[in-house]
Amino acid sequence: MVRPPCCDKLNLKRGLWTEEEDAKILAHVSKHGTGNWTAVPKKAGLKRCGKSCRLRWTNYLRPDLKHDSFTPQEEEMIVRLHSAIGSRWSIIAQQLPGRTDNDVKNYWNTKLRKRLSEMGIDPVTHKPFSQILADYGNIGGLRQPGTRIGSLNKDLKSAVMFKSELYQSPSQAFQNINSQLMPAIMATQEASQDTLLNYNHSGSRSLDLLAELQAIKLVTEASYYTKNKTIPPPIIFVEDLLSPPSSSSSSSSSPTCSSAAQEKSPLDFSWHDFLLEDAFLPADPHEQEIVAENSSKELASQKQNIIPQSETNNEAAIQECFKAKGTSSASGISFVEAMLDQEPEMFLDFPNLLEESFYY
DNA sequence: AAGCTAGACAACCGCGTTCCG
DNA sequence: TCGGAACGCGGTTGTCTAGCT
Repeated sequence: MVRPPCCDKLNLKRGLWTEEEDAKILAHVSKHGTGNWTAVPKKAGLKRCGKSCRLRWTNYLRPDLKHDSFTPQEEEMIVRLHSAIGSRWSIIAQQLPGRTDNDVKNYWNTKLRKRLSEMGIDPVTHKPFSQILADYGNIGGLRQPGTRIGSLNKDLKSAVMFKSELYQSPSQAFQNINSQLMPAIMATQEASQDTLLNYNHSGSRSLDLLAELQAIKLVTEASYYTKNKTIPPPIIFVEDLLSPPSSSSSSSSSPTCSSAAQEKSPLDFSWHDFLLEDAFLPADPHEQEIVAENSSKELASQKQNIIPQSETNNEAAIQECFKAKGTSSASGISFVEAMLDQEPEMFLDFPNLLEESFYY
């Protein structure tokens, strides 16, 4: 393995930085700005490689960085984004002002991942462990016929509206990002995960992958705007090729919530609101068989974009739950802790799965 | 008080991508 | 167009510290 030239040089200091070294970096950056990091050590009088200097600046010395602990809102955002796009730490960090990708990554690895595991939720898939084991048992069989395509279209519509709004009023568009973009990302993540097991449904599979790419593009655009305060270069959307969004679409882009979700009080959320839809598979194997037998009929329903009310409520409930986080944080309870409080309910909801699956 | 352990976080490493001559 | 340098990212390792025995 060829190491970077800077690392081959002898007499380069490694390890923790001293206050004196920090001062040299700060003095250099204040005078010359950032950029050309390979020249920084020589100009600043440091025996470090440029890469190390850049890391020290971006992860610690930058004046816009926060050094206090993560807020519940930030926890929520990390969990949501990780659920949607995985370990894309730089993208996640760009949604959290004052946080670096290293901060987010460390916080995830040391706290959030562990807490989710303690809740019985797989931090990788964001599904309950019991459900994952149950899914393994169901591989080869038909799963609950997805109603996600219709849901996906609905959420993608929100995402497209966001995009249309972006080019007309960027500030307003990004103010609405939480309420519009995130549900779309979560829906696409659901779809992409579903794709793994619904591989034979080739038609929906291609749509799922496109949808996921669209979501990632939107996140990237959001990151670009946050960083540069300008509209990113145009991105060609699939929807552009099919039917360009009309100017009137932006006026109807306000988030919509079902009445069921709106009826919830801010703290009245359930731990399973944060699970992916598969958690609502019938626990009874016999019921699953019935569901499988009806799959072809329901697949036909998907083409007509018929969205069951239960799912609509679920999506709205998830949005509402995330809004509720602000209230829970005001009381000093992190949302993870709040969900931990509901652990008994979780065990009550999945008694069979929890008891049986872990004996495999 | 000394040793051990786990948690937190800073820093490094390797690799892919982008930039530039 | 190509190749090397620079940059950025995600995974991993190292170091410090607090708590426990």
